Amino acid sequence: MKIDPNSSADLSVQIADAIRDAIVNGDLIVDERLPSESELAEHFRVSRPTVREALKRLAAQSLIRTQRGATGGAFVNRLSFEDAYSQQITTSTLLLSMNAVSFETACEARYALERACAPLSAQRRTADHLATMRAEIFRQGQPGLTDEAFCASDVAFHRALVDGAGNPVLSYQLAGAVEAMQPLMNMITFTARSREAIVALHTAIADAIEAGDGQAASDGLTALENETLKLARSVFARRRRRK
Amino acid sequence: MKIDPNSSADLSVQIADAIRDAIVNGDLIVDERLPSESELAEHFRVSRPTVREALKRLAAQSLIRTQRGATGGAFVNRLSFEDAYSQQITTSTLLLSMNAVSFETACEARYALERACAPLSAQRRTADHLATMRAEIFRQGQPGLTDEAFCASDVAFHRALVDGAGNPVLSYQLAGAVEAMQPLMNMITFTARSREAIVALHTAIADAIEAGDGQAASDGLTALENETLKLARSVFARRRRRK
DNA sequence: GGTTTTCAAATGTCAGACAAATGAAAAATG
DNA sequence: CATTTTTCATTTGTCTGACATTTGAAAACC
Repeated sequence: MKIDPNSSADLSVQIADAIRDAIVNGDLIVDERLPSESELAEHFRVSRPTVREALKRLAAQSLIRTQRGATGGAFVNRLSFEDAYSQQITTSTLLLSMNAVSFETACEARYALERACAPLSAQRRTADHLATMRAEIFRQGQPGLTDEAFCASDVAFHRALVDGAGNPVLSYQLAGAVEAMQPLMNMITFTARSREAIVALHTAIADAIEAGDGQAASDGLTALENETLKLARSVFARRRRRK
Repeated sequence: MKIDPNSSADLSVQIADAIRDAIVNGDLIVDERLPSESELAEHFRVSRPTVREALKRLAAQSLIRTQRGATGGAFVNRLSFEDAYSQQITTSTLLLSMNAVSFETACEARYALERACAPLSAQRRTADHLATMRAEIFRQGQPGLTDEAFCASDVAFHRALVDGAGNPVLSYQLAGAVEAMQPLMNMITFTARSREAIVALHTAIADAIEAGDGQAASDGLTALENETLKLARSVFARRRRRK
């Protein structure tokens, strides 16, 4: 683990990179304790605050965790799917909100990815996944539900669909795509009529999943994509007219 | 932007969260300059090193960038697809290497996601994407290519396929899935015969994309997935026997 | 033996200082 | 007047040294 004294990059960046490389390359293994801040400072010939800035950078990426006290220190963190989910969601959300990605583009990506899960989910979903989907569909039919709650239930429904595939890597990838869409979806007002249409499509998808028919589930998702797009366009058009 | 003095969480974490929330909620907009470190320290009633640790956390997530000098400071960063790609790749790579995800699981996720892109790519790919795919196929046929170079070319081929869909959100999502697999793929030794089979499948996929036949491209990817799995299993089996 | 106390080690935080970069204003120059 | 050079204030980057807080383990005690 070394740094280049001639580099123009900030020392804390160099140190963070050096430690990150060590972790990625397996020189530092999970749960291994890093040297103390003072020792690292001595090793890299920098001050403790500089080392600390480097460690904070790594902590922000969930690469290490720190513990105070006598036997404390910085430890290589096992990156959990949980941690990865939330990072993925934050990044995706910002990406969508900052880069003026059109609703169409985001929507297309989301449903394309979900269609990838559908056949696997139809094949492998447990009774539990199916029950969640049914429960969310029921909730979506309740009158008096706010638009936000409707959207949240929508996310839960799709999450169950994706998790049904039983592939944690897929679930992780999809978490970002589905959840990041929520702020965009929240901009849509759902009328009673449009909710009815969506609930019907959700039911069709759940039926297909229950029957183990992946193709039908994919088709249902395509229909849902078209319905969502239609809905979004009309909402945006109405909003433009009012301006 | 406030912090809770009663919270037990580290101050630098609280401050980072407060600023992150301000960015996500749009209270701080892209390219806006944050107050100087001294001003932030005064605002939050903490010392400058503590503020700096918070800023480094945000910088690690590409949420801000800093500039030295008279008109310098910390600025809200527009999260580029580029930045998001590399974060996504780092996270995915670590996730796969640290959580003992089976080759099968990772492979399944990757090809499922790619199949989601295939129909779009068949419809929209430019001549440029197609040319890249053909060029990589040619390279893969060259004798004397190292296994690493073969894998790198493989990644480039699939990247072009995905980019052909013309959806940056999809490309971003797939970047992680495809590139994170590379270390796993590098563990495989490609014999002349297996390379030949892969090149043939790549050619079939490129032909399908050129013909605008999304279904054929999907089928080609499925065939490639099976071939990859078969190859991996035989390599792993041979390795086990030798132990 | 079990309980309490003490203690050392580590991270978290603070204060103040200097170095280095950098853009803008001021001064010098043609 | 236009242009170049110099100065300078501002801001981040880094260092030093200190104290606070947490925490597990060893030592002392009953």
